[in-house]
Amino acid sequence: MARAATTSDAFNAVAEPQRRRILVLLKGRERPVNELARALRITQPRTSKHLRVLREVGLVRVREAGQQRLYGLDARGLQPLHEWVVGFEQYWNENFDRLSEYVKKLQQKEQSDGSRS
Amino acid sequence: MARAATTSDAFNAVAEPQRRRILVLLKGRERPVNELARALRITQPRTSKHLRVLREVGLVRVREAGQQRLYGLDARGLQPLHEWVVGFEQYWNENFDRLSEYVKKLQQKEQSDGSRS
DNA sequence: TTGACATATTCCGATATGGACATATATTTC
DNA sequence: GAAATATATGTCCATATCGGAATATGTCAA
Repeated sequence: MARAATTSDAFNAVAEPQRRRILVLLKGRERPVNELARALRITQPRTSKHLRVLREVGLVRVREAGQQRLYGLDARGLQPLHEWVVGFEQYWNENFDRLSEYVKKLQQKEQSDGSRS
Repeated sequence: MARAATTSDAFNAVAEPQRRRILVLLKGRERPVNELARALRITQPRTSKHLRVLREVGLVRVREAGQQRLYGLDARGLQPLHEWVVGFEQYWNENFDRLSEYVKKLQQKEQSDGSRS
C-alpha cells in the first residue's frame, strides 16, 4: 500500500498547500477556475485537478454558469478536522509546562552526571 | 515533484490516520513504542517510523527511560492547523444556507425546463 | 560475555502524487 | 459551421509514501 489517496478524506485533501489556498479564496464568494489559477499563479490544468480533489471530498461544489464553472466553498467537510484538532487545544499550554519540566529534569541529570566521575 | 513529504509540516504529518491515533494516545501520558504498537495493532517498526515523522515535525518528543523511550505529546505544532480550520468555522452554517439556496435554484430550473417544451 | 528485551533503520514493492504539456470537451459568438 | 473562450482530462516523469521482513543498535541482567 502507498500513501492514502488525497481524495480519501479532508485531512489528506487539505494537506496540500495550494488546495488550502483555494479554499481560503473561496470564502465569501464563488470563483471560476481561471480566476483561481491566476490568483494562485499556477496553470489552469493544475487548478482543475486540485478542484477535482476538493470536489471529490466534498469541500467544494460546482455551479454551471454558461461558459464557466463557478466553484463554491462547502466547509462542512472540515468539521471532522476541526473537532479533532480542537481536542488538543487544552494541551498547548499544559504541554508547555510539561516541556519545561522535562528540561528541568535534563538539567538535573547533567548536574548529577557532572558531579559524578 | 511528487506529493510533499509527510515531514514537511503538521498538515501532512497528521494526514495519516495512524499518526493521528498516536497523538490521541499520547494525550495525558507518555508511552513507550511497544505500548503504542500494541494499542494500534500495527508492527513495531511501522510505529517507530510514524513516531519519527511526528518527531521531525515536532509534534512529539522523546525521553530516554532506560531500556525504553517514552514518547510524549507536544501539541503546539498543531496550532497552525487549528488556526487555519477555525477560520472556516463561520462558514459551516452559512454555507449550509447557501447550499439549500443552490438546491432551490436547481429546482426552479427544473420547474421551468419541465413547463417549457 | 551472553542473552533477553526495546527500539531504530534498511531494503523491497506497489502505488499515487504534483507539475508540465498536449489535447479533448463544452459553450458562446459571429 | 467556425473561431474563441473556459474547463477537464490524459500522458509523462521524478519522488515519497506505507507496509512487511530482516536486521542493526542499544540497554539491562545474570
